[in-house]
Amino acid sequence: MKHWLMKTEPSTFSIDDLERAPKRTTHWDGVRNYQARNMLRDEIAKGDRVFLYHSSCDVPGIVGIAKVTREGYPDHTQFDPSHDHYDPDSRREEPRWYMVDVALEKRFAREIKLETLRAHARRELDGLLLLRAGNRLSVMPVSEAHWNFILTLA
DNA sequence: GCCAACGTTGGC
DNA sequence: GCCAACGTTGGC
Repeated sequence: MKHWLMKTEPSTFSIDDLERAPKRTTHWDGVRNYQARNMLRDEIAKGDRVFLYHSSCDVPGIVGIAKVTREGYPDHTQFDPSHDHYDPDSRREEPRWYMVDVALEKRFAREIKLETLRAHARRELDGLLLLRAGNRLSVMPVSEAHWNFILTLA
């Protein structure tokens, strides 16, 4: 089983929204980056666990854990001209963008702030992609060692 | 294939 | 609102 981290802007879709969703499940649509797409399409497996991360907000950080309930399949919003994430160059026969389904598994009593993660950047969390300068990936792998250490911070 | 211009992300 | 980082686009 692999571990991942996915970012979301809480003003668009937050862990509260996921908690309120039917079966606490959602499709993780809107990823429009090829590197992240490849992970969604090819690498993320059913049963994998995912840290949910709130970005572009007052207190960025990891807010909970979700479980992958469906593996990569085409993101339908790419074909919808009325949607923000519409991609006029993507064809149905050869979809460009993919998504997975995730279900909320655990909500942390307190979020693990980015600030807290950074405090361990040169030690236990050395190499964590989230902490790399200029990191813009919205989906990224988390090593088992990093995952386990982050759990101790929760 | 190079690279400048441009757009987006995301912390601060 | 600023700005650094960096992916994408498009002219050549």
